[in-house]
Amino acid sequence: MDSFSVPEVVVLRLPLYVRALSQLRDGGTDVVSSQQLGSLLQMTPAQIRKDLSYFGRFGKQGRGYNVRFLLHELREILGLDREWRACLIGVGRLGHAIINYPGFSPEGFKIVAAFDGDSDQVGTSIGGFKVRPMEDLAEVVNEMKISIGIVAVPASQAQEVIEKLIENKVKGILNYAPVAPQVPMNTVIRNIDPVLSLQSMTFYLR
Amino acid sequence: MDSFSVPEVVVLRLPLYVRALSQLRDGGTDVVSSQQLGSLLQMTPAQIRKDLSYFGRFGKQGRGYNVRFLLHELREILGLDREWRACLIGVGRLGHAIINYPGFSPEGFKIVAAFDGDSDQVGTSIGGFKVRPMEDLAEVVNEMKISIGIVAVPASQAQEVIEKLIENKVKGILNYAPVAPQVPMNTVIRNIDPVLSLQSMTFYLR
DNA sequence: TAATGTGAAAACCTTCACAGCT
DNA sequence: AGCTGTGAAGGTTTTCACATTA
Repeated sequence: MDSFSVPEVVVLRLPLYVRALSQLRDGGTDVVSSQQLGSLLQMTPAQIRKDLSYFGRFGKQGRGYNVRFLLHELREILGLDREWRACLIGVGRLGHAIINYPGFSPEGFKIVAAFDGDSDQVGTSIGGFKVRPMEDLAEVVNEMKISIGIVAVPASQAQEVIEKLIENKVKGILNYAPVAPQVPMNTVIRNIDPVLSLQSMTFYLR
Repeated sequence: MDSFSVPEVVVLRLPLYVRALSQLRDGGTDVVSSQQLGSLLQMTPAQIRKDLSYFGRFGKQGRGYNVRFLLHELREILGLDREWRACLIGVGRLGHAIINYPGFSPEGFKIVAAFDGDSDQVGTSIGGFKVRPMEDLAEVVNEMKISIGIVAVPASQAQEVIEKLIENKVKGILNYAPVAPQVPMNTVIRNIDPVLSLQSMTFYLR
């Protein structure tokens, strides 16, 4: 059951299951049915069972899923059973918010370096480390084994920065700039763009 | 051609077209083909033409689409031809970043009020207006004709806050809290959750 | 009994391919 | 000649429904 046979939509949903299961575990629930998980996540039990079936058989008939076991399996499937190191590019207002966001680290995503193309920013301290010039990217990415780049530069510079990351073998990009970046197929990009979200929302509010 | 017959995936893509067309217009391009637009957005020309066909016939055969005209039509379809007023709930670090984010306003989304459940925050000033207590929500939403709520409270309080917004007839919610909120069907919710994005990314980076 | 896992069916979405218009 | 708009085909995703198992 390799990565390629699993629909991407399914992969996008796995983190939802991980989060719901974490909550259930923290709430002391030992066993959960696809029915219960479904009502928690507002989706059908059939979809949850089908999604999980791409990866194996994790439940017990007549009973449901052991919360801790399923959580562990899903975390492993997603590669969340290790630490992922990321660098931040762009330390403006948005960059500051990202580096101070307390949600990444407990989930195993550590921002370990920050860069900025603006020489005024370089050398200043942010979130515990010094902002470095873009010229240091190759060296730092390599030495610190950084596999994810978080892009928080203005739209006009985003494509260029993303290309630089890719040149340096960064395969995962979390892009906050309001652009549609061009990336090679072996790169995984996720865009965070609240304006796009609002703009599709208003269609239904009209 | 009413809202219900249009696939949701199509609606989610319209803002991408709007953004690309805005850029083309700003760059002085008058006419664009589905081919060109597709290569800009990394999608097939057929998909773009099909998407647009749900709403009308905007192009000229043999020629392409008039950039300004199509842009205008799409903005109208999405309801972007007017101003949308939003309130922010939660003025912690994340809330501050949101209120200071310069990307909303030029697109017609105005944050016109801020609330917080924490009495220490209430009365402080942020982004030009005073933070109000949650008790004022009903009154303010009504008086200021707020139709969108932006939720930036901790996960533990998100569901409660969202319910309060819905009680007050706020039909659109942009949720930054890492939860899967339960909302009635006539409410439109969009979740911004960078951790989920990263967690599905790592599946492909393993 | 109660819930999983899964083929098959149904629904949905994308791409093809070409008639038709400019 | 060139590109749109669109039925039809093809592909993907979701849901159904039930055999199976604890």
